[in-house]
Amino acid sequence: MFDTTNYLSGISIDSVLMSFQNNRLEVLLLKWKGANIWTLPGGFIKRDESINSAAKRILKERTSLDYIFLEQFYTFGDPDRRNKVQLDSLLRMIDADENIACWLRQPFITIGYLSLVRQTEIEALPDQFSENCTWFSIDNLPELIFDHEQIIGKALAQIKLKINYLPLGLTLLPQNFTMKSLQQLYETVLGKQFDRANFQKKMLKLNVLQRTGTQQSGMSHKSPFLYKFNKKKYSRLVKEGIGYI
Amino acid sequence: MFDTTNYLSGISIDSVLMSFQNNRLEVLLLKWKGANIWTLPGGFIKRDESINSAAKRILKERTSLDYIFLEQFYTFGDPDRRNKVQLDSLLRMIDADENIACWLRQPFITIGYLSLVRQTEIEALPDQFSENCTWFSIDNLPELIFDHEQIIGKALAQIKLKINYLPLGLTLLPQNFTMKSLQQLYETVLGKQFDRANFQKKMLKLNVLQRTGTQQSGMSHKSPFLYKFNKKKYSRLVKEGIGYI
DNA sequence: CCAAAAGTGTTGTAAATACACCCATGC
DNA sequence: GCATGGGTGTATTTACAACACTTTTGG
Repeated sequence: MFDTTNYLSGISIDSVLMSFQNNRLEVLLLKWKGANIWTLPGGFIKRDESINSAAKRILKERTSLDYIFLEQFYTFGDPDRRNKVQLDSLLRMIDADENIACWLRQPFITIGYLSLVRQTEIEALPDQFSENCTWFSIDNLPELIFDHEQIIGKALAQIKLKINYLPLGLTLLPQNFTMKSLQQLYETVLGKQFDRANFQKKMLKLNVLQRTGTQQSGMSHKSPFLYKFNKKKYSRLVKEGIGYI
Repeated sequence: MFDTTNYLSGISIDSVLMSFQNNRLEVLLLKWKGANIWTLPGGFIKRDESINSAAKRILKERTSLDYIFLEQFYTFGDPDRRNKVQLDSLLRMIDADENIACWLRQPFITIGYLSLVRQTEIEALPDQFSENCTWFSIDNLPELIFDHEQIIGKALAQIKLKINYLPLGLTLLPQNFTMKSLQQLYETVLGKQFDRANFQKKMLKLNVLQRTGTQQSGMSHKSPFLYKFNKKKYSRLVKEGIGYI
């Protein structure tokens, strides 16, 4: 059972797990027990852990992943970010113990974390408050609790802002990928098109990609090369800023 | 007197007030009463206000400034970010009421805010815990409490990261300034030199500067032009990213 | 006249862009 | 053969960096 005294009160963590599937950015959402409303995976901070390790722990509980890209991006602290009527009805749904309910009714600020992941590597599990979890395209989100839609929006803005300092390719694409899919990733994130030939030349010039073979597509055209990242070179590049897109 | 029940517990705000003086970046620090140790201006969040307005209010209490550049940049939540021995000795210095002392001894996370200001427009005031305040060059800081040096470091990193999205010139330089001082600002922040002629050409091409006359320098050389920003054009540019430095 | 620093111009190189061409594949 | 999409080459334009030249000012 959840013992509130082990945790910092008034502070939560919400994580935006972002993936790239079917040429779309998708986020993982949990369906609240008994209600047709969704939430970001989140949790609370133990008294003796840092917020960063709390975020890591929470994510591991949901995804079993140990080493993933995870980064704090913003703290949300509007006093009415959690609609009281909605909160009450949600607490009723889960039949919350009065002690816990009272604890949850305090004002809460939440620290937003961004995680970049591959769906294929994750078997996501619901938590104590939710009954299942699914990936949603970010431009087709269901009804979300509280300010969680705003949190996703801010996460997306952060990705665009830090795009030259994020290992998008390494975290979001499969190990082996085509140049086209890399291009589509950047086109989707930035919402603009690139010239195919020039994109390829830029990427190869960065000197972080290596060919691993060709994709047997069965399509009526030349089969494209597959690439993978040279991880060392790529992380060094990302640290200094790709500065190329 | 400070009534702890009005405030969220376990959460504070610390602001890095950054200015540009004598070709150096300087931050405002407050000297703790009776101790030779300094802190960032900070405060706590009232139960009914957002963290952003709390940051604004706290800054106004210190500087009397109403409209200034203020932006959240990171939340610090290491459980041992506040050294207990140091905290106790600091509480003794200010003769803290036992109620307040107890409240302050809880684990605290702090939300870091960055503010870009002109020293000339500010008459900074110490708060209830401090006896005076001064500007310090960021590469010559005094002893700081807790993790405040780390907070300043992160603020600086944030400035470098977002440099194309921050109105550095408008917030840090006097209304009328020379091209040289604008260049020195960017050189100081980024820690690298630019070619004088090329810098001037780039800046003028951005189409956000207008000449307002010349500086009567009394120096034995040509007197430089003075410039000011076209604020509308400049804010539009900053929003999209200057992308030019 | 000279030194110092500001303003402007020139030139060579590098990068970004647009687009053309060829290649492999399945029908 | 042809449509489709992948890979590569080229020409043009644009940007960048280095540096030279000119101007103003005080001594």
